Amino acid sequence: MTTSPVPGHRERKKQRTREALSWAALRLAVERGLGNVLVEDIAAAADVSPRTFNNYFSSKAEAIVWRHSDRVRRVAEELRARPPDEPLWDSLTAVVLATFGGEGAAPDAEWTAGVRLMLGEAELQGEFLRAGAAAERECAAVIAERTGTDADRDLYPPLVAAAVGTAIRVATERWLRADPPVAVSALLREAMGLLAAGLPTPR
Amino acid sequence: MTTSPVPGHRERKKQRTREALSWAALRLAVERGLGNVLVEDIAAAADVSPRTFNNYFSSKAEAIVWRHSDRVRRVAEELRARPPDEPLWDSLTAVVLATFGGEGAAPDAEWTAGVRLMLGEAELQGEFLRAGAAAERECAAVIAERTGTDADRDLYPPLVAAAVGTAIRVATERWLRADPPVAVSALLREAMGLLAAGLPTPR
DNA sequence: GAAAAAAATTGCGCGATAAGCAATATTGCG
DNA sequence: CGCAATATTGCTTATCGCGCAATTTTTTTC
Repeated sequence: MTTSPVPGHRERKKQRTREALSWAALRLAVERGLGNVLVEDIAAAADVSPRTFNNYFSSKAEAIVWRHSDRVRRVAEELRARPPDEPLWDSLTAVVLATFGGEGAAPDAEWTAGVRLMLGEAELQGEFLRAGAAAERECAAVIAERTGTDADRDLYPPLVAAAVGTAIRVATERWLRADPPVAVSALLREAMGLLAAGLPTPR
Repeated sequence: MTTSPVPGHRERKKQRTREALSWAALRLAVERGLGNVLVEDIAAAADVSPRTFNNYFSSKAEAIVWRHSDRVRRVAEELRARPPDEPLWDSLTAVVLATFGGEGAAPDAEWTAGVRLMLGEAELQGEFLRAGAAAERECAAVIAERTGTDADRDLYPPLVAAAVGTAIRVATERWLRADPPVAVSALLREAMGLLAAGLPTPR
């Protein structure tokens, strides 16, 4: 809790330029294609020097995926915020749906294209998956607390965290490919349900 | 079936240099640390020109992780080779144990250090995870065949494939951290069992 | 078995990147 | 207001990935 009470004016500014850089990186990559975007361009779009870009991100991929990283990073927090007496699987499903399950009326074409890009371009895939893996570690800790298990010694916490991450990923990929569009929330529910049921082989 | 009957002397040679490069890359990275290994060094160790390195691999990370990629790539094949009437989950467990479950008497310190490296260095993590994701796609196809589902339309095949990949990863990570060493096969069995049981919350 | 064809290796060079360092500008605090 | 902490920037360097064309090696064909 060393950085929570007041972000401070300075921190706010840093956060804003970070977001500007990440957003510019994603937008440009979607528009022109990843290969046609230079760090120079991203920096220019965010009104900072090229050198500054590398003060915030150590690679183009990291910048582009940052928004996603930021999103998944919060899953652990939201999980911690659920009522402690709620059954674990209910908490997990609720958090997953709240975080990734369809944003009401705005499917947000820009973001959709962004996710499609991250899953399509080889260089971004790795960074995308890393973001998930990092989030899993934090979730595992929360799950350990909730279930009275040990995140380091027991297999259960990291396995559940990883399985949930997997469900999100598979549902998202399927959603992007859905020819007659489907609600992502339905896919997420289905995936979570299958996991909780032990992935029984059909028929 | 255009490339199967006879690898051909040429293909064999290519495969050998590919392995030499990958092995050299991994060995050097383990010995000196990833940051202290130049493409030049790897090429020299494999007795080819630096330029040739990039004819085989498009990055250091790809070269280092290649052995792992190769290994997981075969999971789909081995799964296909199981008796078709065997229950799916039995097949999966058998294949996982056969491929990743302890190599008899040789824990192979070199390989262990390699995996530790891939999981530790940020640049390699992404490539490592990508390898798993690629393997999952192939496994999903086989699972679809086996269960009479559609790998594109149904959520089940990719979800099972991804979940198994997850089990392997979590078990492996846990195994590397095990202070009193544990048999990786035991961890794999436990992880697979938990998945098949629907990840029931303890107590 | 020698010449032609196909394919792989290599050298050269370019555009781009990520990071170290030191100077400068900005912001926060007393 | 002025000092101290921190962020931004320019410059420079080591490395990288790859396009291109020349050369060497392997395979095919006669």
